[in-house]
Amino acid sequence: MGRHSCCYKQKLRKGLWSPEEDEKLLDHITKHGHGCWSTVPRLAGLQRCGKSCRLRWMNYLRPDLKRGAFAQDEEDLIIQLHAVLGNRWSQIATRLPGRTDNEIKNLWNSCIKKKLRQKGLDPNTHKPLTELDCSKAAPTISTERTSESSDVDQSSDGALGNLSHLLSETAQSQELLPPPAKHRTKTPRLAGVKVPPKEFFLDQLASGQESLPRYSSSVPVPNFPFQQLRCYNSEFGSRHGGSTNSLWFNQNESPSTVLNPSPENPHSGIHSAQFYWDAANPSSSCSTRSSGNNNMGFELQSTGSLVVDNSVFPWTDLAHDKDSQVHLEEELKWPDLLHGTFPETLTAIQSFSQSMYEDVVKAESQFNMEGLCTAWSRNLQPQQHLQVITDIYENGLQRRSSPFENI
DNA sequence: AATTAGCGCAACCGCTGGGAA
DNA sequence: CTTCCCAGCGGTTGCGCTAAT
Repeated sequence: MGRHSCCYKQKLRKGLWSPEEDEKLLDHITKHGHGCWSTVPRLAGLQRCGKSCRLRWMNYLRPDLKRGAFAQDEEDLIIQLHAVLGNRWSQIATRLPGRTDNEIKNLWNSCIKKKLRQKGLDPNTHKPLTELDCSKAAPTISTERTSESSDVDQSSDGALGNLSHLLSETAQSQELLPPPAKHRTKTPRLAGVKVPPKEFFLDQLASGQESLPRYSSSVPVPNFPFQQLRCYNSEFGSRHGGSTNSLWFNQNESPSTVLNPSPENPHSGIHSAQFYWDAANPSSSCSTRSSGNNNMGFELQSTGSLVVDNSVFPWTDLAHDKDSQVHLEEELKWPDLLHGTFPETLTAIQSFSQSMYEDVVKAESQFNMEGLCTAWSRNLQPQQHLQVITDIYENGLQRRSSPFENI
């Protein structure tokens, strides 16, 4: 593992790329595509390793890159995404079309960090620096932090690191979650908090949420899985408006299955919400389309969070946390959710959530999201954040319990 | 004018996870 | 199951420019 073998080869150029090298690489990829990167330098006539070629292409030569300075709203978005995703630059970059992870990372380290500090915010936790100091001195919530959940690790998971940890304990106290992994060899990501179960999604759809602020991308976004996620709350009222909010998991498919949202909530106020999923690919993700002044009030993020009711509900990294995985006899997929083939136990719910999560991640490349916004982290203090998340989760549990009462 | 410090950016390095053999 | 190859990610380094001294 580790360093690619080609990097050991001699006579490979390093350092800045010359215009001639750029031209060769651009010409080759334009004509033939990159294919296997390790073969690119040879085929393109470059004395570089494939890794270097890939990096040059991804960060500089790609035609869909947006050059130039970052706009203020881009910076705002980066800050808010960082609060949720932490230092996952590549994931942040997928929400900023035309920007590379490297570019965003550099901007963060060179500029945004400084600005946040000037505003009295800790760039790692997004908390006020003074509050951070106070909380370290006298934490108001008792947490049993494991040795690996250091401040550094928490901060690298963004502001939600602490909250997800706390919520994890809350959920575990309700015996809804498996115990934490005894040993974690990896740097923990958004650990502990489980994906809300299917009813949560259905209820959100059916609950007739008022219009949340939305962002409409005015530019085409090539190869962008999540079309322009924006996180604005009411204080960005100018970005409100628009009447069509939609979730597209597979924008290329015509609706193959239409289901009524949440029979438990016929009064939902949703006028024409529809779920779509690819019947030809039963394990594919669900697609959702809603129209009118409603939206589901949640958004799915590949490995980040679920935004619910103006707050962020962190996904756990279930797929990577093998110690906490719950095995289920049969794999549950979106069709199970949509056809009401519900699991029989809460344990099954967890597994369902896991498979749903995995499906969603797999379908990310087909995911086109528009009109779902968050109001995270602008108005609430950390304690309030925790309360919101806890309330959401508890409400979700209460609501979702009803379909299982008859089991 | 020369030197130094600070900054932004491009590229490199080390590592991980997935998939194929 | 193990090994190897590969793509991709995030942290770090180093270069070049500019402003300050």
